[in-house]
Amino acid sequence: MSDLEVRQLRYFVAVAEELHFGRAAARLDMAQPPLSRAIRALERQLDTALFERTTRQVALTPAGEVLLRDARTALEAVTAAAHRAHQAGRTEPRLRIALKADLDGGLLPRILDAYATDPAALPPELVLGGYGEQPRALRDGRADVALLQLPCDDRGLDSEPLLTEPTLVALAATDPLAARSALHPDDLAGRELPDGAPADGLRPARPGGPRPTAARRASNLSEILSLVETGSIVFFAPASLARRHPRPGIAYRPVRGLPDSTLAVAWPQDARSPAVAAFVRAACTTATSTSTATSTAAVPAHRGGDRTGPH
Amino acid sequence: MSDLEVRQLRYFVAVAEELHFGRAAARLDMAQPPLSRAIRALERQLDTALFERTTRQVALTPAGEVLLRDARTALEAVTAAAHRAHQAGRTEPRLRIALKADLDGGLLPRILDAYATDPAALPPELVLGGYGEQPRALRDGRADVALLQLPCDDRGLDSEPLLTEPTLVALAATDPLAARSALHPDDLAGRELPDGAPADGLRPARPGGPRPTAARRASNLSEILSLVETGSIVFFAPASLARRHPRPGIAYRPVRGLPDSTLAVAWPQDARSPAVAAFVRAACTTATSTSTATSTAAVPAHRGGDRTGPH
DNA sequence: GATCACTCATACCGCCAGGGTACCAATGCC
DNA sequence: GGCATTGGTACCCTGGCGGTATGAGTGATC
Repeated sequence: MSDLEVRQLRYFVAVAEELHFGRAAARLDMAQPPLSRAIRALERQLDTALFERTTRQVALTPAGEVLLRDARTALEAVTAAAHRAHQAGRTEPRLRIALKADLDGGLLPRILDAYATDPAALPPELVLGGYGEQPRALRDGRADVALLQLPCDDRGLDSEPLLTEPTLVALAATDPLAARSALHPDDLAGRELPDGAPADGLRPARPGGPRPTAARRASNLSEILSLVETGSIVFFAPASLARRHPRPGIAYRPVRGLPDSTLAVAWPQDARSPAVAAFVRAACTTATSTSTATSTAAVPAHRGGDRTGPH
Repeated sequence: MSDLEVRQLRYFVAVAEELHFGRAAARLDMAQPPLSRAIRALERQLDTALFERTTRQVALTPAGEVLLRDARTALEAVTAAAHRAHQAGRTEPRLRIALKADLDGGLLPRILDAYATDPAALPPELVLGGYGEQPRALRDGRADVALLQLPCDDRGLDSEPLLTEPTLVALAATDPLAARSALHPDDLAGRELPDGAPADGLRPARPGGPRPTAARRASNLSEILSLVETGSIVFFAPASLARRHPRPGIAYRPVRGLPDSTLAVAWPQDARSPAVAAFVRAACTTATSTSTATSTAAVPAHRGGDRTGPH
């Protein structure tokens, strides 16, 4: 069983995600027959069936499920090696900070100020990304450190919580529910959410199958808030965001029973850069010394809590 | 910057480890010129110098150091994908347990007994390996779970300590030091250790440069103990091993100031198999319910301590 | 300081891995 | 039962990659 090649993993992941050789081939920008051959060769090489296929249906075998998971992480590791090496070769090194715009709890400026005073600090560079992209950015080497919401897929990451605050829901001020002072998740059943993917398990089940409302496509916060204002969608947001983006047409209401939203600083477990350590220190001290940090101490460290930071 | 290929990473790691294109090529079983070309192409692709080379000297650049580390983990991730998929495709699945023979603290039989009673248990299969090979076996998918000594390179792993006991040194009974009831690490300065690599930072400095004594090659415990008996080497071992392998010609003595030896059960952070969880449970309950577990409670959990086991 | 040994780089060649095209076969739908 | 869909097979051909031969720079030796 000789070594796998990245190409084989990419091919496999494409087919496993599409469950359709033709579409996967299109996505890979190649013809279907060589893709089929490559997958067959992979199966022979691993001595394992990865797909159950008829001419009408493609499905993953259990071994295929395992490989899909591991292939994804392996591909992330490979691209991480490339990104980090490329980054390390730059003439003026930077600290790349991944975050989702407007979800930094308003802490970022103060964190950056504190960070800048550290002798180990490198000039910061922001890497903006959508919902849940921050962990991936850390894993595949596009970023060195991140501000993100817990919980998240933290395989390979260490994190330190900074700030816990209640989760509010943003409603149109005209919404009947806005008259109430607090809501229950069930009240929101069937409402549309922004397209990004706040796909927390908590998302109210959408009744009657997928019913995609038009024009949910909203990439940035002001677009989302505009859609909220019109009543097209509702939107879950931590309290700090509500505080920083008040709008007359929007009512923010607490939702009883929804878990609090926790902002954390996260970094690759094997990070060694002193700049990352400096940023983590700055983030932690900023968070604890800030008056808005209402209940940080109550939150248990989310792995890596027994460490002081990256080495 | 298109995707890297596994072949490129293997080539790079070989050169980075050998720091010599000719030897690296030999190790890769190929000629030197294509290797040089491949490295140059890699540097162009990453737009980064990876080596400083003259015709007489090859050295890693800082970017090269970064890539070496990340390339190793990426290669481990790729082979892990292959191993785990292959394993998942076997007709009779197994739980592969990595350990170093004789370093299980005598717990293994009882752990296996407890494990066997779990409904989620799969038939166990032992994966024996040398010093420090267990973490790698977990990372590259050769094993599902391991018994190993802490601390170790635990990137990507979770672990739970089982048993902490003092570290003893094994001496020839005729050794002058054997007359003393306790030793200090400095007393052992200059002594040879078994070849494997108990390369803890604690290793007494070998004075006067490398002075390899003949016949230190010893792969298993009885060979090592024989060498100890003759006075050729000394050997650090946890107390349980001493208890289980008494020999007239060997004296075990405590070493003041040497950190205790901790046995732990470890598993890949992203392990999901219920069999792994069952084994971890079995190991933990066996360790705490055992009379030889003198001071387990005193040891803080070594990451993952805030979890009950793999998902 | 000229020679030599060593080692990395360049030039050129040849093979085959892997992708493309054409076609076949099986399956489900009308 | 024909047709559309989709995966598999056969065959060709290109380009990436490895091999051999050779060049060029550098440090050591006498």
